[in-house]
Amino acid sequence: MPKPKINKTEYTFFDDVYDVVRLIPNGRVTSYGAIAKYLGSAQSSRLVGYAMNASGKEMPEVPAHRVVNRNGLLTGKHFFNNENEMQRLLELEGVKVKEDKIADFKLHFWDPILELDL
DNA sequence: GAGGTGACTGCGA
DNA sequence: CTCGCAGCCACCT
Repeated sequence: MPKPKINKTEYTFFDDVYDVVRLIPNGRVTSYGAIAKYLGSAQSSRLVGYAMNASGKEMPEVPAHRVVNRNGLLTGKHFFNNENEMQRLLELEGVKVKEDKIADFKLHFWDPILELDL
């Protein structure tokens, strides 16, 4: 019997991360640091990655494959059901992946700070 | 309640 | 150029 788990803070950093990730347009990618900075915690980029760890059980599904590290490296591909799943999803959206890295990362980069213009 | 963890980042050697 | 180290903070055990 799953517990409600509502006793935790009504608002969490994770939820904010998921929200931003879900705003990433199709065929675009961003970095953990960009999201962290957008949330006002540029130094907490780790939390973003940590949040993605739990994104798999989040609903609706969070396009975690659109989030990579600052180098455009698919650091989280190992966390998907299949390693190739992350790359496949990206290529499916028109993002070319080379050696587990996003080709023309800058070109596909989506900065929430610029796009959402906080 | 305390301790450990991590899908990161930036800077120094 | 590559490699290593420290900071950072919410979540989990």
